[in-house]
Amino acid sequence: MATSLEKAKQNPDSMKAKILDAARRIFGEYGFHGTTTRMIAKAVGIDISTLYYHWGEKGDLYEAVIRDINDGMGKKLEEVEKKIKGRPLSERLEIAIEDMVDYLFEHPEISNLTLFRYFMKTRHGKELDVRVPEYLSDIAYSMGLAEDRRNVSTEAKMKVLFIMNAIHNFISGENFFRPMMQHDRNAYIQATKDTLNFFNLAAFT
Amino acid sequence: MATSLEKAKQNPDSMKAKILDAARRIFGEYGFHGTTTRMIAKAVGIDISTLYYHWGEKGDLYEAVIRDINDGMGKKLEEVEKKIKGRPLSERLEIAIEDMVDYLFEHPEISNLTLFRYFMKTRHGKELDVRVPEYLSDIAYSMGLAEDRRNVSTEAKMKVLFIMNAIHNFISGENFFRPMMQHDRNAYIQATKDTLNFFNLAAFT
DNA sequence: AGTTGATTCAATCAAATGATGGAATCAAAT
DNA sequence: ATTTGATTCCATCATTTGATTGAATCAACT
Repeated sequence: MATSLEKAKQNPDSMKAKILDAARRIFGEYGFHGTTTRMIAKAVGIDISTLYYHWGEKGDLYEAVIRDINDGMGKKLEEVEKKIKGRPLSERLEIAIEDMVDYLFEHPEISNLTLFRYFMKTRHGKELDVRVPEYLSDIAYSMGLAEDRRNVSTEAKMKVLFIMNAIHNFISGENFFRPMMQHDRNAYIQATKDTLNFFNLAAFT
Repeated sequence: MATSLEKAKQNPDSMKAKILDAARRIFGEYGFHGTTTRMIAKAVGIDISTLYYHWGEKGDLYEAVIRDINDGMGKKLEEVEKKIKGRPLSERLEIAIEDMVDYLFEHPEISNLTLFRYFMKTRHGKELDVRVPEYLSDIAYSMGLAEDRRNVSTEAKMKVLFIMNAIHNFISGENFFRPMMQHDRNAYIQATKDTLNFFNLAAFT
């Protein structure tokens, strides 16, 4: 059974997919309450009623966006996990950082919305369970912090959270932090990787 | 010359101060656009017109809140810096984490609003310059990452940002992360300190 | 008690916002 | 060409939200 979201992703040129893309970007920039349906519709170049026709109420569209970025993260993590399998730890860490940081800098709304959801209450709060705990355990296992995927210690989970959030921070905070560092975009991305590697290598090897 | 904010803080029982306190808490929970002036007024138990009488428009109140939490952080950082002066590095780090984490868990709206400002655009965006760069340099110096307060390398600033944001992450994300860890509040706070110490000690000593 | 200035609230506005109904348009199938 | 179903837009609602006005209340001082 194809969900509404899956159907939209099948054809990226479909109106439904275009709206979802704009919604990702704008919800990512302004958050749930900072975004109006009119802002999204205007970005796509359509009337708001068209938006409502395809996605229903604002909360449902937001929910679809969250699911979408979660799916994307899940796939990316799987991909990275396959790529680093079997290599020595320090190499695994460095490659994982390289790939994840690049991916997230290309899709900053992922970091924005992820952090936004961690930190902020929303007034008409739907809960919308996500798979964070599973991801955490998978990553912990992949980093050699646990013998068993299904039995990861709290310490290990905290360490993974620490690293994952640190990555998101640098991506989401780019507009704020980069001017402070007087870096151009590429230098800032490199500095992000360097900093992450510095802490990671010191802590885990 | 006493600013409007300073005047409010002089008497914590004043209406102006009570409004500011509620505004801190609620802006911290829901963000700028997620908060309505009515929510704040209701929390204080007053009419919105009274709120407007004391603080003017919503954006001005928000600005006062930001200044307030910044002042608080500045004072706390100074206090911690004095306390750790002269001690060996590993001790300095551990004490600083202990004190800052406790302080921020007592005032979670600081972490919430700090991260919110880093990561989110606001529609009617006033910029409102804050002293982040100065704080960064001071902390870097205090952590032994720079010889000179006024000449701190980009690498050092990135490392400090990394740590500071990591602290904020655990405080702001408590409601999200703590259930995943199945910790009570105190255990979660301790786990936060342990995790921070783990990375800090590995990286800097 | 009366005057004065500061504070508070009820009532109200205008604009923004989420949402919908129905007419118009488009595209594919017949 | 007509029919049919899907899509899009215009016009419009009802509510929420930021903000103000003016009358009432309070407190301090004479």
